[in-house]
Amino acid sequence: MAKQPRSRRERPSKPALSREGIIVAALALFHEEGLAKVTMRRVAAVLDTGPASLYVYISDTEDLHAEILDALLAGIAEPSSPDDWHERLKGTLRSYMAVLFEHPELARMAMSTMPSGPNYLALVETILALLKEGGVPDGQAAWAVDLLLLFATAQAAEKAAWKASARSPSDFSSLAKIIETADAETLPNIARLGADLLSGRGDRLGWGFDVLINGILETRRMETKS
Amino acid sequence: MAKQPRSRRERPSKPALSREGIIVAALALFHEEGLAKVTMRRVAAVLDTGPASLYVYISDTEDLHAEILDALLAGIAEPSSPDDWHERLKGTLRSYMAVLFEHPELARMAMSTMPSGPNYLALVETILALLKEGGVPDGQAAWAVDLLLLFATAQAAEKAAWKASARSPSDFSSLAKIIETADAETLPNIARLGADLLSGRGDRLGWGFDVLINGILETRRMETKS
DNA sequence: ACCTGAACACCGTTCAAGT
DNA sequence: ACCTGAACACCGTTCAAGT
Repeated sequence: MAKQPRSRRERPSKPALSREGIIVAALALFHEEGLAKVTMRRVAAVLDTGPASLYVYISDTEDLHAEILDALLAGIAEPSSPDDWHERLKGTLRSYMAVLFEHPELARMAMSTMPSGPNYLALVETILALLKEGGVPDGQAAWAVDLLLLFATAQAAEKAAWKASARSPSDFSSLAKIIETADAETLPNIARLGADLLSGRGDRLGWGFDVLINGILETRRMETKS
Repeated sequence: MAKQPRSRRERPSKPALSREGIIVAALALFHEEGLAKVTMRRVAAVLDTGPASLYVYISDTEDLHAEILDALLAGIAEPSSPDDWHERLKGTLRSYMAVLFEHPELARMAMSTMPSGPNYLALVETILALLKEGGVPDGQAAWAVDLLLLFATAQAAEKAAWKASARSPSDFSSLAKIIETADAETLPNIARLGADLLSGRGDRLGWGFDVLINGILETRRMETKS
């Protein structure tokens, strides 16, 4: 059982560490096992070193995760298809959401880690350009990007929860039961609307985008008189 | 060093476990040390037992956290002050957000744990009543509650991030730097708007609510022609 | 049925020491 | 400067065994 002094290059010379290398390893891990497994320890193990070594290049676990999101955002391009800027904007948002939808855990993360990677910035730029095309004044546009991206991200994070969670079926049906059983005395409006509160009949997401866009077009920035 | 057989009632008879008792203990821990410390192990320790014992009453760590949010939501009442339903709705949403703002970690949690506690339900009921008062058709109202609460929660979760995180100052200023340094060639719109993208000058939150409310009032549910 | 000790399988981050 | 082993201080959840 004497410990074999492992030959100096069991793997063809361990490549030097670098931020990029770490991110590549993290990305691979992410695609194979999901965000939950992208931990400092696991990434370090893949790179055949200890977790402490990563801290030279990565400040945080969050830092690592944010880098993964930005990498996935590379696929988003401005749709040039319809002439209507309104529809093109919705298309852009939907394609951003598609990424988050495919990887629900990232939506949660994006909710709390103000992204600032190059691909995210490109997305912001695209949206600003579309708003400008739609004649939205600059002051409003600046706030509107935020609102639109917040909505898209939050919507994805919400769906993410009840898709990924094992408790979801019971959660959802128990919620449905609560709503259907809602006491008409104390919760008349919930009782009246019933299942409609939960249903996604119709294009609920599209309606949400329309609400936002219509609202943005018609709400002056400084008119707050309250 | 013989182990003293501890007298049978060192504490005046350990109270029997119960879901309520566990939640009370969790709530105390939450107020003293924050959500991060509300773990199965810590709560069990407070109750002078092992973590395994809690699983008879609590299904999950998430279950525990959701219960904490609902407890905090007890304080939200419908404001009866202004006659304008529009303003009353904004007031209700702001008071919901105030809770999340005070306890930022909970906003993140609410993002991914579809709440269904009695106090949350009461909040939904209040909002539905206000929308009805405002003449919003039922079909739209059902979706609108969701949209409004999603926005409020997401907004709180977002602020939560850069308030709670130690990295926030560097994060924020680095983002600001990126935006100010934005290449006018590749990111013309970001470069043009600059600091306006980040600034909260003016009532940004209020503007968001107005956008939503205006949009809700003007966007028919089935008009999606795309 | 309820409760528990102990174990399984992990975490993030820091630090002193090496190269 | 960069890299590392080892340690510190934790986690959630399950399971076999007890009462």
